[in-house]
Amino acid sequence: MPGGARETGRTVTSRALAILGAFDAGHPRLTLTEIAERTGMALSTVHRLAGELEEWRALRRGADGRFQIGRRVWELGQLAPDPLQEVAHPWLQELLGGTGENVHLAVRDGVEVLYVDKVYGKRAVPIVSRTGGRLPMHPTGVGKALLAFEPGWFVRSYLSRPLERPTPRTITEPGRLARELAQVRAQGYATTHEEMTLGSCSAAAPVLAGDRAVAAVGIVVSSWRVRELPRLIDPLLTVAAGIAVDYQAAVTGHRRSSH
Amino acid sequence: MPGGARETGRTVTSRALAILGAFDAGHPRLTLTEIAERTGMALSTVHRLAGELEEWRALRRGADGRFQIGRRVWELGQLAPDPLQEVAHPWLQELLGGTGENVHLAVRDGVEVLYVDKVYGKRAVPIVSRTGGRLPMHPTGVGKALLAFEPGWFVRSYLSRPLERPTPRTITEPGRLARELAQVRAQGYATTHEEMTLGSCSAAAPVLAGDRAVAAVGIVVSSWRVRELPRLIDPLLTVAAGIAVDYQAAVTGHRRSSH
DNA sequence: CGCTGTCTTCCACTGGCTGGAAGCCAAGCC
DNA sequence: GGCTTGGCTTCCAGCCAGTGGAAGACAGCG
Repeated sequence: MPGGARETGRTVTSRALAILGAFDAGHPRLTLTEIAERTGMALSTVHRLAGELEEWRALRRGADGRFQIGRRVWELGQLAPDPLQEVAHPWLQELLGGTGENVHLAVRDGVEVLYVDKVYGKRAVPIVSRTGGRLPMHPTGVGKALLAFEPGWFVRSYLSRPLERPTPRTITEPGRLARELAQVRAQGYATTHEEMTLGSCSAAAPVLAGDRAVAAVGIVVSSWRVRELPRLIDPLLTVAAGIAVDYQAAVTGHRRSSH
Repeated sequence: MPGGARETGRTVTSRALAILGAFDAGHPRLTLTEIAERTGMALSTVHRLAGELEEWRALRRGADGRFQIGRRVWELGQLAPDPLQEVAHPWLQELLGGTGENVHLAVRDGVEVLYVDKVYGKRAVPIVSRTGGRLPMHPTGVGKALLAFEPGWFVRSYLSRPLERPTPRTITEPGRLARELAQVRAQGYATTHEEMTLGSCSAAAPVLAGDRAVAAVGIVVSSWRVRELPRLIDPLLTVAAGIAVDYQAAVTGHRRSSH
């Protein structure tokens, strides 16, 4: 009975979006069959919809037949308005200029940090964060800086879950983490020591709007240069404060035009 | 006759994509009615589809009811693989470090340049290029650098159209432009003098892979500092060459993993 | 209060969507 | 060569999700 076994209750749009959603940082390239598996849709359905998405350049098909996200999606995504990233970028440059290390900007999204910008020079060590990438909050500098300025109920809820442990040095004990967050709040910045990646340390400062952190600036250095970290704190705090001021001005100042 | 006047021949997917496609650099925020007008679809149809897109966070609805591209699209777009941008970024930093001016990377897309990366410090003058933005080729430095290394038939076809003229200094005469492209090819870089924006000059160099330009690096300075431009040529060429080498290594070297 | 522009909800009709099945094609194996 | 496997493409009968006109809700304004 062709077509008779249609799974009801799913819209066409949701299916098309499900195909796009099948791609993530861990699966940036997928075969038709893989997409069908990941979405639970029939192969022929995926074939037709993916073909349409490809035609619109939302997907691109490589020589090996695998699909990947197309440039048009990237282009569209650049229209997602983010006044924060815009005002922060030159400040990140400033910070990079003095150090040559990785500098990045992140916001909280759910219980993870989402990296919205990253600048790096040729001398910088490779790090795991990636623009558009996500990481848990407790092992990252920006994550701790953000978490420290979240309301109590959020922090308690965060700490009540079992916490990932990417390295042996990751702090996962709720009590110890809570004490550290209090310290972050008191001193205005957070540090990490190989808690996300062995070989890398970091410092991060929140971008405050009132008593809430709207973002965090982080800087990463390799572990053997951990002694230089203290000297980076002052510039880091200056930059975070500068972004906060510019951001306030940007959101309260001019209205974004619609045309 | 409800539903009877359905416009045939359009798939649901194409309608959903049309809604996304209604947003562009000139129209980043749209009301429901505007989307309906721009796509030629019925208001109620747009209402339902846009609602679904919003639920998936492909769209975001502001307090004023206007829609805009959602963060999820931005995030997805970051998965669009671009080894070029990745290897080029630290080189752009290098160039910015020495100058403090706007530095950007562009590729050709159709008959336009598409800006794929841009770095700028706090001292840089505001310029029209925008990551994800497009501009015509003949009035921009990166555009001329790219056009000069296109095959003859492409250049002839480009020159045979009527060319936009954003400023009085834009070169639109086919003959003069062709001569300039020959010079660009000979000297290995292009310059502009207020051809896109009054008050800004630029220099740009192609990133060559064999005899084809896969991208171009550009640097923009304000007109009153045009005398400094010649001193930027050497660093610019160095960076363009460096990107070319790293890019070759990246595409021929390691295969991108699928998992 | 009526007018206007924008958005939301409703619903009868129907054509685009679905997914099983069969066919295609290249690679690997005997 | 023949057979098998895996991934992709095409086909099509049946039917339900999608459509869009219409009516209603809502806010702003003079």
